[in-house]
Amino acid sequence: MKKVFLKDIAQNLGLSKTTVSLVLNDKGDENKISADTQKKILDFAEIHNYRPNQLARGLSRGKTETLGLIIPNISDTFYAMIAGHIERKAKEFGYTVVFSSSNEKTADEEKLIQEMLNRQVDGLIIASTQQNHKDIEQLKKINFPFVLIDRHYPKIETNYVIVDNYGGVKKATEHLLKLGRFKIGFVSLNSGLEALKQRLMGYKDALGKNRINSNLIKELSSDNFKEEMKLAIRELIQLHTGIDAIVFSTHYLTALGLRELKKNNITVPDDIAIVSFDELSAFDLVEPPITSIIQPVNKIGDNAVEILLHSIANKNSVVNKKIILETELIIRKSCGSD
Amino acid sequence: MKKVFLKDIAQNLGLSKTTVSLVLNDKGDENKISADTQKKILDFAEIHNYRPNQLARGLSRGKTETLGLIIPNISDTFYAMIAGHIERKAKEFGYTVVFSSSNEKTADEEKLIQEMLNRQVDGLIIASTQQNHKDIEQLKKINFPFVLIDRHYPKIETNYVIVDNYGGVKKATEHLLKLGRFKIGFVSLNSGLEALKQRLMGYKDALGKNRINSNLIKELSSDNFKEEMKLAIRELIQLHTGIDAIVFSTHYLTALGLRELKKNNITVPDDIAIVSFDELSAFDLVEPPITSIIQPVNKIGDNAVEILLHSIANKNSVVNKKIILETELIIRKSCGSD
DNA sequence: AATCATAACTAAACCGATTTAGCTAATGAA
DNA sequence: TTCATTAGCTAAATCGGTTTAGTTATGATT
Repeated sequence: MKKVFLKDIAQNLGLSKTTVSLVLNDKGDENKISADTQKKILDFAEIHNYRPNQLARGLSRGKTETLGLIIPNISDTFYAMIAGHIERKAKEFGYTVVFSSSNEKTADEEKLIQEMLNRQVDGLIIASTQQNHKDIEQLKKINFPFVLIDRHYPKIETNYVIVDNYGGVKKATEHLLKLGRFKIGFVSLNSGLEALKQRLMGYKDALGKNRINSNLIKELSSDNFKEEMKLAIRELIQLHTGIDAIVFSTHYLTALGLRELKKNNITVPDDIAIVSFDELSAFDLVEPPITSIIQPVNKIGDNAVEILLHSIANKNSVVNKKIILETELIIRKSCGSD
Repeated sequence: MKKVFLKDIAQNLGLSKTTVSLVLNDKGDENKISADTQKKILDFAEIHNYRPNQLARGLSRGKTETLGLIIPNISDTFYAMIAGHIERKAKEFGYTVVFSSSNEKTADEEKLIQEMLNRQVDGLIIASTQQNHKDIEQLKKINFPFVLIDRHYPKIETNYVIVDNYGGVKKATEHLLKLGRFKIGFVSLNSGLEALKQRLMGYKDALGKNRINSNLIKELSSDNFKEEMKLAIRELIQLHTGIDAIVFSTHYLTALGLRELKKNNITVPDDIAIVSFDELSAFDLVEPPITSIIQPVNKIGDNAVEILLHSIANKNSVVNKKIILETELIIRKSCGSD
């Protein structure tokens, strides 16, 4: 049972490749191929398990029905969830997803984008390192369909789907204030990501100028945050800071920070209340269950795919869609609200 | 700045496509292309940002440097981690990964395998639904390189990388026995997956014939386990069962089960100790921190890629590699050991 | 002067599909 | 009877590379 090609079908049935191709692509009727011939072709293909070579197909049609997805890290729950939704949505429209992780490295991201282009993906969904203006501009210049997710370039006009980082943290911080926590710390990364800047701003704006205390703001370095967290927590809980709450800017910092707090015998929420931006799937089981600002991963994925497919279909008319989704504050015991 | 093709380079430099292709594929020296010409070509390609079309390349070379990965669900932490490791390892060897989720549906898996073949991936890594003998046999018949991970077909000779499910659970159950817990329950799914059967066997063998009590074994249906968990936990904690420990056969069941136990005011581990096969990333923060049997995701990924690349390279000599990796028991408070 | 090697390069086939442009025979209308 | 139309099909170009099997010019060898 050797592999059967279009040519084989044509030869065996005494027809041309053209006819066979047309029929198999469901263009038989519009090309007036007789019902009889069509049936013969379809039957033969079925019986011999004909499977078109998608490379050849893609090459001649100039389309691959493939979307490229570039994310920082597929092992991160957040991106894994997004990838899952993107894949599901893409599949609905007959598209396959190729993914690659940039590991937050701009150089890797550059390479990946080029590779994806080489592979002739029809469009790209990118959660960028945000240090890659060059490629983003290039994609724009060659009018290549793409959507940024999670992170966007404020100074470049593109399609994007992000969440309201500012509003999310503001809401959460205000929640803490309402509960009488006024000395609120903020632990984040100094990666320079726009999203983190927004989260910091949300925190600051919620506090208001008078309450901001830069000693309570810790921005850890991305490469060494595990080590630095230990120090940061120790500094924050020094007696003289009087800290009574901490906002963590992302899920894994929360997990890390909570571990440190526990090691230092701090009781959450009695001594210090905590809020997490984004969550891990067991945050409701953690002691105490953690109040989290959660992101609508499904909407991010769905919107990204829809926008991308739309701009693939309408390559000529470039209209950039900008979507900012709301976050949701899930209130649990870590703020001591009950 | 329009796209530049091989032909363009050739024309602009007054050379043939052959020469250009050879040089760009680093075969200039062995084909005695002069250093001068080589430099010209490389420079031109560099300046004009030449990017070979991988479809064309793949079509004519019969290779795509792409691996297909089929898993039940990319959103599941466990598979996301594996995917991450597979991707990283594949990248080391210059391969890209295309993934697709089967959602545990055999029909979907069948379709995905065919699609991957159509796309001319060089090899497949599959975490199968285990109901797909047909395609696995077909892959063998056409001598297509593939590796099964996480789930294998005991009755079919293939490459595979799995973990010692039996041993993992046995070890964990014995740990509970050593701590004086004799009435141990087992909560799993009735999906028919070999791995789950093995886990059940590990549990039974650790207990020994005398202690097995089928009332303490709950196998929930895959479609409705969330609802059934409520009932299962309620049945297990009926006073007359005297249950003092539960082994959960997979991470999300543990999370679910623990929630139910808490709702029923059961104290873990005082009333009931628990052990989880596989974990979620915050299991050490959960109250109580959960003793877990963890799987070496990195080794699974690394081994799978290595074996696959090996069998791609040696298509002729088929030697099936079977790897069974050890699990590790991470002891935390949920067994009451401290 | 004839022969041979080698350096440096190329023409053309090929991978497996899609698609444009056009052909032939049969039918129907005038 | 003739011409136009249409049904039904096909030849060949094309997509953008790789690769096989040469070719040509030059210098060395006898």
